[in-house]
Amino acid sequence: MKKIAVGNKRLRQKQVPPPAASRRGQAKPHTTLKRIADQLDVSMSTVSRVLSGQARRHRISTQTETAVSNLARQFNFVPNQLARGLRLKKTLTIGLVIPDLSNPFFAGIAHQVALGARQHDYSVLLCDSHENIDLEVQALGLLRHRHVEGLVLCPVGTSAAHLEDLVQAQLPIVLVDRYFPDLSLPYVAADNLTGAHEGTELLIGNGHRCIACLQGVRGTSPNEFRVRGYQQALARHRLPVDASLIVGDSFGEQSGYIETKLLLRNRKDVTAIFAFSNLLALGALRALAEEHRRIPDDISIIAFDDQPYAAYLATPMTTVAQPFSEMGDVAVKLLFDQIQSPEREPTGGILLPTNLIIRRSVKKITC
Amino acid sequence: MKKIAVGNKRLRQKQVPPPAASRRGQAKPHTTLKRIADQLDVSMSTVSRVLSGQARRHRISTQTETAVSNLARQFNFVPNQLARGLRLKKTLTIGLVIPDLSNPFFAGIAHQVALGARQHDYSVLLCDSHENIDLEVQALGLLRHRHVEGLVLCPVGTSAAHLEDLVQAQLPIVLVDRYFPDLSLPYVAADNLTGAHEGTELLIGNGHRCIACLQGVRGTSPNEFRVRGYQQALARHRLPVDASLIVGDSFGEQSGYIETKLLLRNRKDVTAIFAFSNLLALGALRALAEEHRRIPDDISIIAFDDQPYAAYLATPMTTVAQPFSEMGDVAVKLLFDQIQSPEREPTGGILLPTNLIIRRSVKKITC
DNA sequence: ATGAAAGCGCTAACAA
DNA sequence: TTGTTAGCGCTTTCAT
Repeated sequence: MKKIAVGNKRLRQKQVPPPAASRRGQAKPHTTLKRIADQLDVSMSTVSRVLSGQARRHRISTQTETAVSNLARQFNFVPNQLARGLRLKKTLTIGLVIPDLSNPFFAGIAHQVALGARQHDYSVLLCDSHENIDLEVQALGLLRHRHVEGLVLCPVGTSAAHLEDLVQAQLPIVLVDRYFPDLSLPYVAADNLTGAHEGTELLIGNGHRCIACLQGVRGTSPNEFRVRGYQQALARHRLPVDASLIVGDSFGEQSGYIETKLLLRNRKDVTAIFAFSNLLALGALRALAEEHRRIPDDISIIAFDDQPYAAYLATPMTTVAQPFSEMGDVAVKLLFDQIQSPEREPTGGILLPTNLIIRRSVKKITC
Repeated sequence: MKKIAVGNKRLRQKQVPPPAASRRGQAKPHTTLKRIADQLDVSMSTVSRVLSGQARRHRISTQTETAVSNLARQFNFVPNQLARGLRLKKTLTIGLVIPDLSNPFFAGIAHQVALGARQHDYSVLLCDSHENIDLEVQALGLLRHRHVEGLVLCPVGTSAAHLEDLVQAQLPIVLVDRYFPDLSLPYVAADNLTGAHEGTELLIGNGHRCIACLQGVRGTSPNEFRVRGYQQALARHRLPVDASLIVGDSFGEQSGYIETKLLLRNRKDVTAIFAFSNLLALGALRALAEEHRRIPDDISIIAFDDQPYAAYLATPMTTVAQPFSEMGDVAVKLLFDQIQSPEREPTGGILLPTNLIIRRSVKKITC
């Protein structure tokens, strides 16, 4: 086959002393462009060009090219993304801020976002705000420092004041699950209004007239829309809306437990409970079990968030499923739309339909 | 109060033209050290020193100091961590590689790692390997490029070959859940051997003699130790070990479903099932429901991983709980031990005890 | 008490 | 076909 001149002096490797600091305990320094360049006696530009696939465009000789890429492989060379990012002003990184990764709903979203980002060759900086606004603010600052190119955020607060800066800086943002209806920030969320409406109607259709709500964090958009959907359904059927039937202020299990206990004691007329999260439902289950109430004979229950176990509970639970995977997917899409065409006005917001899954936790009763 | 001379010419702000590129659609460029320095007519060094809290040490005048920090605040200055990282060779970032964030067990670990890292003022680069070795390898490469200072990893493969490079490069690593017993890589995992042993003994103590195992991915350490624990318990009671009773090759729900279906058809003598993950158990539940087998009357079941819902299942499930929060905590600790004192030999590995939670899915039978 | 300058590793004009 | 150079934003000697 074609023989390649090998005697070329310029490509014979020079003896370059290895970097000194290789004593025990010292981290081995990364190979750099320069080291490769020196060893091969070519310029850094050449190496850079070859290694970033621009050999063709710059008509670099095959000889040089192979020599460079061989040595790079041999050295196990990895370009320093910090230097690269600094120079190019691109970090290929997005930030993901989640209130509680141990909540399967958010974990599902995070899972999808991580996968999507990867497909765009982006990395994900993860921050768990622990449902705490201060930690969220801190996380946002941190992500700015690190020059993320975009942000997927499930905000914990009821105000968007702390997002001002980021918007001003024109950082692409997508809100997930929770959003601010009066702001023009792009978001993706479940259609909580309709979901809650349908759930409530199911209850009403089964003869329930006195329905309690285990609500989540007040002021957050999912909660407010769910409350509204519930109220609208009642109103539509000319049923009275009793504000004292809407209880709680957290999406957590504890809240579900306590509020249910209280309800059981104070409102003997309640025939059904609508739990606004899977954790809330679990808490209700605990309280119900303690008080020896059977589902659905003594009391009916329906919950937001479908989870794999819902079908196998003592009483398979009727749920309003949220498409969390799709929410993650859409979030990624909306974000990269912005990143890739910053000049275009970002989409307003997207609402995904919920899905009412009927199981056996709702009983038909006669008024 | 104390009046501060304000007429000092040097600190009167100069009129510096704002950076040009502020047209619509252009990302506003970040404020830099230099901009602040120019405006105040001081040197970058001074600004740098003030902003990194070294004003005292360099005896910078209070006047300059306040002027600088005021302007910095006013400009909403954030130091560029890329530049900083490049200069200091510190990224303050760790990598987290998880096989499947939508699995609550891993999500719990991730949650804890994120929190722990934050406490050390480190950020977390998240990669979801999707239980896929190629994606894991890719993730590892990516994290190296980005110069993470450490790695928390739940490896998906059965070999550690792809970790060689990282170890060689002296990158601090901690393995979680899955590890390689014959390698000296630090790890934290549940004591799967004992956990499985105890679970099996419970079954045996209740008179079960023909116990099937729904196992996870073969070759992974959790699975192998669980199998071994199961076998040891049988042996200890002089019960025969029937290899055909150990079925499956994935920790997922599907596998639990299919293998249980098969078991039900082919091994009528099975009186108990030991599921090696919560997902596997869910799959088994589905199969059992389809085949109209009641738990524990027709068949007993016990599962690895305790989850909040376990107590509220149709039959509250007896489980071997893994301390996933602690696993995350310990992982963080082991990692930062290494990061902070690279010269010290890293700890070998840490096994955390499991916890047998007895509910009602195991029935006492008479042999 | 403050500044000048070098340099971290990389890329991209501009030269040749 | 390849090299020279400037510079991304920051920190840190070494001067003064």
